[in-house]
Amino acid sequence: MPKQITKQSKKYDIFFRIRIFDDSGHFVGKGRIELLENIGKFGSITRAAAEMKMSYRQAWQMVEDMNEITASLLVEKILGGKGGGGAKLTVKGEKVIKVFHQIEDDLEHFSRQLAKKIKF
Amino acid sequence: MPKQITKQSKKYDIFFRIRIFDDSGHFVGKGRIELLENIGKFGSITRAAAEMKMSYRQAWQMVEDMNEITASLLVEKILGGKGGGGAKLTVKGEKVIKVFHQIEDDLEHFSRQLAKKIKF
DNA sequence: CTTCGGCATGTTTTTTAAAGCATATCGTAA
DNA sequence: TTACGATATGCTTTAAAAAACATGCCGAAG
Repeated sequence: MPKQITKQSKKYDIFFRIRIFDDSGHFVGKGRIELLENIGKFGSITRAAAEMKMSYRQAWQMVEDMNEITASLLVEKILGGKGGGGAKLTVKGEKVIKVFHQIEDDLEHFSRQLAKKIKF
Repeated sequence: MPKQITKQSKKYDIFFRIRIFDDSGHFVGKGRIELLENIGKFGSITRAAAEMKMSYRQAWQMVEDMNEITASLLVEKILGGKGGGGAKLTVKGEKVIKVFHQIEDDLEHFSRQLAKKIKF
């Protein structure tokens, strides 16, 4: 008995992008989380923005917005001082990053299962 | 004994947007599926586009792209004729719409569960 | 009490995506 | 065989988003 020949059907991938909103419209998404990570890494909004080829203005505005997503700040600003100042992630900031990635990963895993079964 | 008072933590929502890609970069997303639905509803790319306040040009280009996502067309064009022509969904087109919505719904359900547990 | 470099913020410029315009083509029903 | 309205497609214009620019502020360290 010949092996069952099943015409191999086309493969598809699911791409998704998530945003987590609070009830006032403030949110975090992939780009913003990346910004947070870079602020943590470089200790400065200016440098983080430069590194990501993003304008400082936009980066700063994103931080302003994100800082309201929880009761306490995600990013703490440091004004003045020898180096002119800087910015650093708070513990809450780190938490938000971790939770975001966890959710992204869970969804990624789930959507991968769904993608396998796509049959148009 | 007093009831345990748990400080009600802030609620968050997860919004997502998916796109289904084939290996050549052709894809369908929310907007394109909506366009397909309207083409099915109105029998014309022109009317579907107008209804969605989308330029005919863009709608037409989307259809061109989507028509290559499966071996057979999703939208069939009708040239000439009394009304000047039109367009109609193929069976495959209907299928793509159905599958897309199913996947969206599954992800929506899953992400809703995740959102419940968000605790920054 | 001056210096330094990042924060803060309004204003202008550039970029880029979408919309809009113009015109040719098509084929059936009248 | 002519008229009609939708498809087809290049070219121009507009509009929205991002970047760039300019300028003042801040405060610890030297």
